[in-house]
Amino acid sequence: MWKHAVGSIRNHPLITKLNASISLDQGDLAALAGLLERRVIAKKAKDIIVEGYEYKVLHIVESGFAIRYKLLHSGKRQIVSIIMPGDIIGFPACFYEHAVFSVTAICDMRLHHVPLDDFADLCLARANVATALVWFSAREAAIYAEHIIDAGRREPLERLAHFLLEMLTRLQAIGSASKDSFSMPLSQEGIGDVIGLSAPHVNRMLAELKRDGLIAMTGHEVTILDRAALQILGEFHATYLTRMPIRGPKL
Amino acid sequence: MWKHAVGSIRNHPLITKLNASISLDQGDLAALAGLLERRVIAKKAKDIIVEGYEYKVLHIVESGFAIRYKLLHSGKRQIVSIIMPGDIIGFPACFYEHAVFSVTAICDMRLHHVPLDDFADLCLARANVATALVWFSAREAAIYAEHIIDAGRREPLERLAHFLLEMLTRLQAIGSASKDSFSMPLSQEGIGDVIGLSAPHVNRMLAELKRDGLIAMTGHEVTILDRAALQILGEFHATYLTRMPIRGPKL
DNA sequence: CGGCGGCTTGAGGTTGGTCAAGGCATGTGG
DNA sequence: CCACATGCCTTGACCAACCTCAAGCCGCCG
Repeated sequence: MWKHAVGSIRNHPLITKLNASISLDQGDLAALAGLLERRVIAKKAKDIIVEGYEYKVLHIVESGFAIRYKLLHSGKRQIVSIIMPGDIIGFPACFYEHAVFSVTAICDMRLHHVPLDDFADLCLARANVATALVWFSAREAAIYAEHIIDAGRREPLERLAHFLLEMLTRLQAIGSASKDSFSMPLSQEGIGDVIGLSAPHVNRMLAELKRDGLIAMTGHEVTILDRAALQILGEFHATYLTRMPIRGPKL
Repeated sequence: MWKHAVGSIRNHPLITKLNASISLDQGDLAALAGLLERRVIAKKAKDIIVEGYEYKVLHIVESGFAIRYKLLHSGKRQIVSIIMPGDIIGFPACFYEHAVFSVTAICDMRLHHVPLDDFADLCLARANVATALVWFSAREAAIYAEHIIDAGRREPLERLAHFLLEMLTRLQAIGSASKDSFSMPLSQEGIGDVIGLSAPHVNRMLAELKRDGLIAMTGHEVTILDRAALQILGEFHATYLTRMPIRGPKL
């Protein structure tokens, strides 16, 4: 645990995200820097939040990935979102008496430990930040909504196409993917738990995309060979992943 | 279009919701009253938002229901959420250059017309309100996430059980349902588009719940006969629908 | 009274889950 | 440096679930 250089905060993925909606002033940045002082490490496979327990602390992701999921009595698992740098772990889990989802790191992560009360105080003191967070969570909701469509009404092949493009786009946005390829952080079983398919069927669908020349894979490295065709197949529009400014310059 | 009596604002479903997270002060209420001045009507089946168009105005629901959905090229429809009094139409649609979902009224509605810029200004001026909205949207996200689980991993019968309990609970929260029954605002086809089933299969699953004595239906009126059994079947925990205070009283 | 939207039921076919076995790479300990 | 274990990917066979299509029915509203 150590302090940030004050300047370095500007490069933090959370700040980048918030800044895309609204331009934060010096006071906002200073307040955020205060929040981000306590850094902690989470090793791969570490449970950060376990469903049913109470948490009063958020973890803001600086680097690494995690999954937010729920285990059902049947033994099935549904992954609800893939948490990336700049995302807030404990949102919404911490806002309830008992966490409604679990969160597990899927690789080594660097996190910031933020007591919920400090977070609430910051929101109440800094309307700019609170407003940026409203926009931030609207986008979060849009991503969730798109997943409902995936799971509910798209065909397996379409789901997979959509999922791959979403991963590519989100990873590119945080500078973790090249123009047409990225490293898939999930196993095929994990992919199945995101899009609601069995692992063997994920395998079959991946094979089909490869066979048709839409993608290529070597190990966990996914390359999009025919983005246009994938977009049509998965009805993917990057719109819902873009960030909107809260308002134009006031007159 | 006419002005609210200033006192009546306290009973507005949006204010009730926000107040559950944080206690709004006089200034907050006055500012919100300003937002809610322009009232408009939407008739049943009216499209309020059409995917792909640009909107710079929110509609806050005073009464009535609407659905937020997307039409796929295959002709299938996925309903992403059921919008109830106190909800904000255009959230997240308006936050993008082009709306990512459509919204249609499913009964006559009373709405408040709120330009997006006014909404943004209010957030920026009133940290209390902005913070309450952050909590509000966290809950929204949790509802979406629960729908992902429904569509992705629950069995059809379980989905239906979960859906019925969610409707009952949400309707009770706004005073539109009795202890164990409510009026279903959707047709069976509509239910199918929420939980990702075909209309005939919804019918069969409903029949099964009736046959097993878990529910009863007369017309659109649904009565929950065995809540405990339904909760186990659908793994339903009302937690995710409850509202949390932002923080305890500060010392 | 006639039409229409929504509910109900049935038959049949495909999809995708389950189960199971085998292969391959990676890592670990002897 | 090899033997073995482990985790993940791959493939196949089988079967149940759920979708599609279709027809008939009911109740409501014009």
